[in-house]
Amino acid sequence: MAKHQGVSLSVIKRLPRYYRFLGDLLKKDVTRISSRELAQLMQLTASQIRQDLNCFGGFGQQGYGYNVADLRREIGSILGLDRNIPTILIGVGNLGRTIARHMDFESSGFQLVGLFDNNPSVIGQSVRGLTVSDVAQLDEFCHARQPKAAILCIPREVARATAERLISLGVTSFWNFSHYDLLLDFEGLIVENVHLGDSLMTLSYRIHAGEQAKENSIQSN
Amino acid sequence: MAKHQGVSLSVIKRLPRYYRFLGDLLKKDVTRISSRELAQLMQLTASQIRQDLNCFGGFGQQGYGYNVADLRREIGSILGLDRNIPTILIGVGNLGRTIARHMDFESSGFQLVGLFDNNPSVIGQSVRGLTVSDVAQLDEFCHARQPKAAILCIPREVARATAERLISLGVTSFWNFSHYDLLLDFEGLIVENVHLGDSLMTLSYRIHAGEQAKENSIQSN
DNA sequence: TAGATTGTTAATCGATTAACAATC
DNA sequence: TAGATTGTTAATCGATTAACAATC
Repeated sequence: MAKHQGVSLSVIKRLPRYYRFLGDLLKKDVTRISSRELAQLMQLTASQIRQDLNCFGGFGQQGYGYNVADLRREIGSILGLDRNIPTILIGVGNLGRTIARHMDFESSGFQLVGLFDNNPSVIGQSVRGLTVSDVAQLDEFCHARQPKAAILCIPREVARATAERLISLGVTSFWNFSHYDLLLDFEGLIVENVHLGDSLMTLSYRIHAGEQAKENSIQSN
Repeated sequence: MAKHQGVSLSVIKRLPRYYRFLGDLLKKDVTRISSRELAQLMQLTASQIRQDLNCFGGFGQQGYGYNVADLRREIGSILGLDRNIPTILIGVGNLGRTIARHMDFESSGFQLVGLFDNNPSVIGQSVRGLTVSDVAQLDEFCHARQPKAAILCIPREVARATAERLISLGVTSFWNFSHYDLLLDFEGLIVENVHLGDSLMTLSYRIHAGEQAKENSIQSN
């Protein structure tokens, strides 16, 4: 415990993937696995897996490998999935509604406690058992319920102002879908930007590059 | 041109972000920008920006900087945004419908040409001007329209089999939302996995780690 | 010309991989 | 004990940063 301090972001970004693969193994009733086997499965090196896991502690056993269930539980605990961070979602349009319905917040360490929008035709609707409130009620709600995290599914134009308002209401973490890079300098502020558009453009590049490589290889014959 | 061969993935992943920031500058009628100014804006180093851009060619001018409009156009062209890769989407549930409606395919190098589902209550619906077809018609459709890319918004259990079927029908690129890591070894296959759940878990970790760091710093006082 | 800023090379830093002693 | 596989250190690789000559 407490070994995980200053672990590099690249390692952290791999943890959920380990967690998923271990979950799959568990479903297949695999009880133990070696770093070599897991590496083959995940297309990583065994060294990297052992290195990654040892950032947090010695979860394996020499000569045996790793116990799948134990390792998964440990990683889940490191990720903090066993908590219920009170979380609100702002912007219940297409995307916001889908995120609210689709994500498994409970098993990811979050609890969705409020939905907000400024569109009168959306306010009052029920999504995932929550009634959409007017953003005008945000101050009141935050004082009462103290949400720590907010999911932003709002237009880019209002992202910054909304984030600043939420920060002033005690929200410290953002899951940001707003096509705008929240680069705010607040002590302790945590932002995960999700840029689906960037991902799509990267795919475009790679298709493009792949075709060029093919052309080049044909030319070089 | 054709300078971009074997450019590292980390550089490529930054290109869409450059593209977005340059778009913002353009809207503000900024015509020129130096690497130093852009670095400050994007929270990068000027060195990195110059290094990144020089993977593809000398877009700047000594003593002047970069022309915003020109640079943006160049990056768009490198990303291949000026194309129309025929693309289909499989799985028009909550997520699939939102992706179909929400993404700006046209300005990302793609053209959405077909939607497919196996749910009778969804088949026949119209989304983004396209009628949802039965997945049973996939073979026929692919032979006729030759889609090159597919967006997978299907349950993880059927992801692999569906991908293999699509590959056999000539689809070579996947934008995969299915919570399953497509790790297939086909020559020229390109996959972008989007794991929203991983992103959420990473946020959970960072909140957790941030709190621990705070506790530690209090202890150390 | 002088000032500014790029393109590019060299230095540094960090992350991945390899190797192996420790140990189950 | 012998075999297997970890935890951990050392070597390698790649990416970022710094520096500066080239040049607008």
